[in-house]
Amino acid sequence: MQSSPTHKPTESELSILKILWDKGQASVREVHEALSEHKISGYTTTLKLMQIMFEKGIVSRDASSKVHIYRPNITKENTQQQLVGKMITNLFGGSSSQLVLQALGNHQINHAELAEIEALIAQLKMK
Amino acid sequence: MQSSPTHKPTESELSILKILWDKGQASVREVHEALSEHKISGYTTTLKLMQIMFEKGIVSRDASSKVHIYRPNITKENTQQQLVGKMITNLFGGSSSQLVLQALGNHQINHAELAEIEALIAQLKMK
DNA sequence: AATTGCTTACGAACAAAATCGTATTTATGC
DNA sequence: GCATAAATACGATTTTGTTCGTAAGCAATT
Repeated sequence: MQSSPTHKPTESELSILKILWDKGQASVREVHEALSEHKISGYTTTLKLMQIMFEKGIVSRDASSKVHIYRPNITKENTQQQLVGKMITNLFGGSSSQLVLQALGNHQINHAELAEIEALIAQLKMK
Repeated sequence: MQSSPTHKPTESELSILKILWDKGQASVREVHEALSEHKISGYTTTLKLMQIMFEKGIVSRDASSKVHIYRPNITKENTQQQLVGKMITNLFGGSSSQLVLQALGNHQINHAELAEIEALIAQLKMK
């Protein structure tokens, strides 16, 4: 287990990370464009946020050409794990099964997905 | 389905709500005491936070005696559902099964809990 | 080389949340 | 009724996050 030097990303940072995870890497312009589908704010706002994320070490960037290219420094999987863990601790009294039951009970899941989950459970039971 | 007039609680508000959910109701003093086990901050900070929560309508209070007694206005279940839903949307691309798989894979779950989850899945499959 | 159009840099304003200090209220025991 | 102890009320400050305006750099086109 590794210590996580990752500050918890803010909401805005998370939405930027999502785009970077999706694209692998991107310029501020690309991120801003993608962001604009859901949210309205100026270009320099996105720029500033990404600069701050760079200072925090959340992303790195290639500044060798005029248009800087940003890449995420933390993986989606790690972040998911971190945030899910926090939610389990904070909201479900440390019981991950409670979270699972809540997610299963209140949200749409199709049969194929249920089967996938069952398969994982079967595997876990063998240990 | 009910509309949720609930502002998303902040971190601090959530930690206070946890205590209120646990105790059912409590004075500022009791909440502060419980809070102090994990966090260090002054009594008036807790007081102020709870007053703000009251203004927001997150909690109600009985002010008939000197010591005001606070109660949560939103249920733990509703809040869990709301926050889990948000996490699914924001972090798992809307796929609740992805969240479930992540939770199952990375966190400790014993056999009894697994069985409970399996039972729910079986039930869901019948629909 | 000047104009244009994009880019980054950066300070500043704004907003929301958290923290605390001090004043005021209130119940209780003397 | 007064002092005391503990509670609330509330303004002020600090911190963190978000937003934007403006300046400055740079490359391509004229």
